[in-house]
Amino acid sequence: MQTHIIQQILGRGRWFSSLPANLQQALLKHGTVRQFRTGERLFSRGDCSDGIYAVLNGMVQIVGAGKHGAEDRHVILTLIDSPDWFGEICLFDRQPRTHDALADGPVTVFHVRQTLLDQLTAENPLFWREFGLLLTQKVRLIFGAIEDAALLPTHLRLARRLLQMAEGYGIRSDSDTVSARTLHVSQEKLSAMLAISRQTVNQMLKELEHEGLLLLGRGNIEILDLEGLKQKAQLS
Amino acid sequence: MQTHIIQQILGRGRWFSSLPANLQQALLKHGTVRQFRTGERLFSRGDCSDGIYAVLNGMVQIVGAGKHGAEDRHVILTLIDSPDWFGEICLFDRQPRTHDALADGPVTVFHVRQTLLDQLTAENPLFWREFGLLLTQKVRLIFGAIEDAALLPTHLRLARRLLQMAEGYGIRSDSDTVSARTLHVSQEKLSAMLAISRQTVNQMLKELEHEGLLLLGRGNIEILDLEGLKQKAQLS
DNA sequence: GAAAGTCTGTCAATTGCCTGACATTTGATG
DNA sequence: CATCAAATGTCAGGCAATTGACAGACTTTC
Repeated sequence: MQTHIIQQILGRGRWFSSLPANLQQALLKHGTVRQFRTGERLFSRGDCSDGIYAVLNGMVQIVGAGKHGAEDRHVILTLIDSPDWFGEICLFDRQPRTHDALADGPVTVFHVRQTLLDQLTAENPLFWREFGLLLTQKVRLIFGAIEDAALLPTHLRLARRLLQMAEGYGIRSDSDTVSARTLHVSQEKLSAMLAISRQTVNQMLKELEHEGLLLLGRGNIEILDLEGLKQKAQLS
Repeated sequence: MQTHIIQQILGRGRWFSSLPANLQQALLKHGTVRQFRTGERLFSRGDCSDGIYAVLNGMVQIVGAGKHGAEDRHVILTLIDSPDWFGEICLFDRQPRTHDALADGPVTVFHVRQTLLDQLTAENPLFWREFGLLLTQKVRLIFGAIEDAALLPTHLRLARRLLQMAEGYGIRSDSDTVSARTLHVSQEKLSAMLAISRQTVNQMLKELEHEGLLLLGRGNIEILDLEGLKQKAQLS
């Protein structure tokens, strides 16, 4: 993949596009494009950090597996969509990965190795702040999700999540505010993301479909009435 | 309060104690001690950042209020205990505060103003990384809490939370691993922290008490059998 | 084109937790 | 000491969401 294409994709992200030019260039220059097939693992919980990633195409699941003896249950913390970055926690503290990252379908990512990042921050410590911004962006999202989970009824959480996904979790730069019309996500995955059962998700989606807000497909959800959905997600 | 006392308290924290000496000194020199009475507000959601805080004595609640029209419901995201720091998100991105911070009882905090922090990081950009470490420490805790909330039954979440509180959320330095024997927290607050009802909390605590693991008091919980509680929190 | 796998759509049965209500205990305050 | 406020302890009724089970629709593979 050519560099200017990569630059274009990454440039749609709020974080990357507001980086100083020299850091942008350095990342572009030293990162590598990598491909993964469906279900393949980019890294696992407990691995040491091998750098940070950005999604160029496809989606990556950040998964927290159950660690209490018997599992098979898991939470999908987020689906990372293009052009978002991930894997930056370990950059700071050099502790092991907190989660598994799996390819959700065929994925191409942009990978910047730890050693290069070390070099960069050593040369210009101000870059630490930039990576910190990546962290805070995510932390703010997470806090929002926690609150929602704690004090909203599930049907509202579902509506909100759909909206967030349509709008790319607010990670895109202002110049790129087009909402995705159809979300490529199965009901099963939605249930794992919201930590509720598939049946419940299905029931609530059906309800929204009957109200004419959505059109349900197989493995995808089309948003027919974005404004109506926003209304729904607000209160009541 | 004398500086060496403050230094001693803060030094019990993992983050502060592993800072480079010059940053430690700078923080100590330019921070101010402030007192708050029960229920007083250190800052509110939406405020602009006025710097970071450390708890010297007492506890501070970080509260996320309900924002969906009618509220009165709220989640206590954490109780910050001595010698932990908080309020560092806005340091990086200069966005408004994400949460309210309330004094949970009489509190004395150590406050370092934003302007000083700006100065410090301008003089030595490597400090950005140190503040980043404060962030990652918290992010890792949060991720753990999210997973727990998503895939553990409530009685396990309660047990784990008690343990975490006893062990200071892992934020204390290795040299200070003494677990608190009694936790000063009401059942009401516990319920707000776990986002479950007070009645349920009470019922589960009673159960743990009958098993001889806890001794319930008024506004406090004494841990009688730490190992037994750990066992409980593991699986089953 | 048959077979296997995946996802959706719907049941019924069960339960974990909440709401609301009220009594009791403890601590603080005038 | 008397009163009030705050926190704990308990109960019953109700509901939202889970579990489990199964059928139908669409896709992929051999």
